Amino acid sequence: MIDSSEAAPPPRRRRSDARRSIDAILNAARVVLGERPDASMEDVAAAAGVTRQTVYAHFPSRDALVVALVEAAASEYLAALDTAGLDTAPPADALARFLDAGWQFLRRHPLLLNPSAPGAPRPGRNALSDVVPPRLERLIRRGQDAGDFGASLPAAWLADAVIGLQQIAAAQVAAGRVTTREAEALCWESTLRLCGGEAHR
Amino acid sequence: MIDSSEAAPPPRRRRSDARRSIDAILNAARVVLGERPDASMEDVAAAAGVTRQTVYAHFPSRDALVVALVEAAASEYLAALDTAGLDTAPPADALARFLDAGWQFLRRHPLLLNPSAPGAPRPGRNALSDVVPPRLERLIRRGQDAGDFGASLPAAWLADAVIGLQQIAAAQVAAGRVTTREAEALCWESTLRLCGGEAHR
DNA sequence: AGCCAATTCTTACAGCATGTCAAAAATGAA
DNA sequence: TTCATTTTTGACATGCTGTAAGAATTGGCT
Repeated sequence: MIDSSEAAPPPRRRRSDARRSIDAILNAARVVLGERPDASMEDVAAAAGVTRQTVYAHFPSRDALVVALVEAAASEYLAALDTAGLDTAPPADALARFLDAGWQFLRRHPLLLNPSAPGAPRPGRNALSDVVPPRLERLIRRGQDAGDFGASLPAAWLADAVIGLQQIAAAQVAAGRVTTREAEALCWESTLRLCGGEAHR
Repeated sequence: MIDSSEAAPPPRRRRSDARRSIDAILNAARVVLGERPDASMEDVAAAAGVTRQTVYAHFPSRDALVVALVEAAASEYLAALDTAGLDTAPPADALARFLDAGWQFLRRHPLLLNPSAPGAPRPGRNALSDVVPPRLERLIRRGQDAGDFGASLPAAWLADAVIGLQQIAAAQVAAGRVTTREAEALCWESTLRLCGGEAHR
């Protein structure tokens, strides 16, 4: 029985200019859609130094482009998380490293904070929500088992809550209500409270 | 010097059928855009039993319609909060009532959980974010002054965090990961932890 | 260098949603 | 009944998405 649902097509060998175009398009989409989520395909193509049809040659639809963008972002995110050693550091440290990776990620991918207009990832399923929360969940569960975090709340919920809290904090920065530094501090303190780590002192 | 920026135009007397149309349109927009935020003006008009041009007769643009929708929602929200007696009940009770009002509001206005596609309120400024958080902030500040809540985090941040947390919990329900009942419990417990209310026992 | 296939560009087209306009038809209020 | 308001009908311009075909360019390979 073959996997008929989402079989990964054999990644055919592309020519160098094609790879260059794809890179330029994804990068332009990251920047342009990050600033203006309702930008047109023409805008993205222009920013990539390419024609609109070239974009369609690699991404069959606008949605497909955004999906690819989110998948690329998820890959970067995962790579950063892999480097952070979340499974070996003490839970509280690992939590701090997770948040650090998140801040860097959000600075590079403001698109995910701009859920307006066409060009935003569907909230339901995307590469990010499939792959990032489980990492944090595992980390939190480890902390709960070790007694560093409280265990009265399910780790899965805490993971989503912490990630959401960081996005809220980032939105506060984007709205100019607090500085980046303040947002990081508020987010960290709040996360500790949520997870029940070292209540005071 | 007259207020030239956002002077409220004198609400002229409309005919009964006009008021009926406006109501039908806003209601249809609430339902249709709540289910499918990318629905067309035609769809909204049809659901309201009205022609597309009639919609434009009352709302000059799609954005204007959404803004009016959010403003109407904010009015309802505020009315519910006014009825809840947030300023007189004990802080913890008042906090619970605030969240209750939020759950009812989110059930009636799922649009605000669907920040995708055109038809979502701009994250920056809308009637909701202007008027709801201050209410919660005042309530939290009162709880901090009374010693019911911890005071190490600013009330303004806690207010936004609590509201955001409830939206995250609602999104979990919409995603089918938890039931409504579970989400409410998780949100309440997390909110208490965030605000530092009765840590345990 | 020269060939070939892949890639890009140009031009063109169809479809759909938004927004605007004008005139006819219907309707509420007096 | 009369009259202004409102709704409807039909039409139009615009912008973005997505598709298509042929010409021009370019990278890889011998």
